Formats: sequence, structure tokens, C-alpha cells
Amino acid sequence: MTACNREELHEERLKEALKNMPTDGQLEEMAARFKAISEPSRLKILFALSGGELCVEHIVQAVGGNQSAVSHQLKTLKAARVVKGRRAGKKILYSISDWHVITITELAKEHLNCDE
Amino acid sequence: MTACNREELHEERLKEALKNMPTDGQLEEMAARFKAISEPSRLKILFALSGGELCVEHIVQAVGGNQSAVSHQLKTLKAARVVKGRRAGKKILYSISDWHVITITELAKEHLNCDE
DNA sequence: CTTTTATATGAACAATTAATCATATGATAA
DNA sequence: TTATCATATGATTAATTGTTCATATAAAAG
Repeated sequence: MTACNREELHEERLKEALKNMPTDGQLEEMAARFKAISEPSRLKILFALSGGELCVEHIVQAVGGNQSAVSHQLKTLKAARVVKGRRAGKKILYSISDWHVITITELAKEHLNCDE
Repeated sequence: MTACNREELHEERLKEALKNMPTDGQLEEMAARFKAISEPSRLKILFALSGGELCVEHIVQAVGGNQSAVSHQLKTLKAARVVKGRRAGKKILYSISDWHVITITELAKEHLNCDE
């Protein structure tokens, strides 16, 4: 009898898993956050901002690409409440608003090096 | 003189940020992992599997939806090397292959509760 | 061998997303 | 006020993604 046939064990696990399962709303919120950081260019923006606030022009320099594209990406990150912007004269300075996300990206970066 | 005009400070930050910037390849790999877990249904599968391996049928029960959809989602997760499958008789048992990702989803879940 | 069970796959379509271009806004300087 | 600089926005189009349905495969049972 293989493990796969031990129905009892699986049913038990299934019940346990369902008990700790986040709600649909929580899953959607988590997914939305992950989606915001699931594009190389947006991740790059986050790493650029992890040292402190920067104006759009400098973000463009850091990530490459054109101003409009970066602005749209910033909008996406802002909508996910990962970054925030404040006006200072003609410029708008962006900074990280959710440091948990930085923790997560840093973790992910470290994990790249080890063989899972 | 506002902070935004302190060009020196920004240039310094920019230089620092670029120094610690992951390579394009690393950014793509990280983004791919995040993308794999950026859909509520796939996240749900991960939480279901966090208690141990389950066959597809049970995963379908845990997440709802039809068999084909779940199979496609498992394929996506497998391609991102987040889960793995092993055959056991007629069934295929899936389990987490990258526990770092679970660490990250657990973190994200906890962070939902606090006000960033 | 044929049937049944468990899972995977491919094609087709809809929905979402990203990139680009042109233009708009808002702040400052002249 | 007008011109300029910094950034945002909307429309368009291209690419990617998710879902469904029908079918294929692989193992086991009969």
C-alpha cells in the first residue's frame, strides 16, 4: 500500500489545510501585492528605492526605459500601496511605503543563491 | 532648499542603489517566482500543500474549480519550481519543492493584519 | 486486450497587462 | 502671462495569461 492510498492521512491533511486557509479576500489581497512585484522592471524600481526616496528622473536613470513607462509602473506600485509619492516643487519624490515588501524581496534575492 | 533639490544626496543614493542592484537575470528569476504566486488560486494551492503532499483530486477539493484548471495551475507552479510531483500508482502526489516560497507567503499573510 | 480511473495536454477564446505615443497637468521661472 | 520643466494620463495596440472543453496518456483492474 503506497502513501497515496492512505486516504485517511490525506483527508486529515486536507482538513487541516482548509482550516488554516486564508479567506478568499485575503488570498486576493496577497495575490495583488505579489503581482505588483512580479515584473522585473517594477522589482528594479523597488531595489532602487530601498536606499531612500528618489525623484522620477532618477528612477528612470536607475531602471532604464522611458519616462512614461516608469510613470505607469510607479502608478501600479502606488495602487498596490507598495510605494508612495510626495510632491516637492516641480518634482515628485517616491519612496517605499510598505517595507514588508522590501523584506520579502530581500529574502527572495538571498534565496536565489541557495539550491532551494 | 527642499530635499528634492539636494542633487548630491540623490546621486549618492542612486549610486548606492545601483551598486546593490540584482542583475537583470536575477530580477527576472525573482519576478518569475513572484508571478507564480500572484494568483489567488495558485496561492490557495500552496496553502493547501503546506501541510504535506496531496493528490490532484484532493487539491481540486481544497481549492474548488475543475480538474483541468487545477492541472494547468499545477503546471505553472511546477514550471516555477515551486511545487513538484511524484507518481504513486495511478495518482500523482504534489508537494512543495521550494519552502522559501512558503516562508514568503506566510510572511505576507501575517503582514495583512498590520497597518503596513 | 478492454475498461476505468487519475491526470495532463492542446486549442480556442476572453481577459488582463505592458509599452508606446501623444498630450495634459502642475509648478516654477522668466 | 508665457515658456519650460517634471511628471501623469489616456488611447491604442501587442503580448501574456487564465479558463474551458475536448481529448490524450498512463496505470491498474477486470
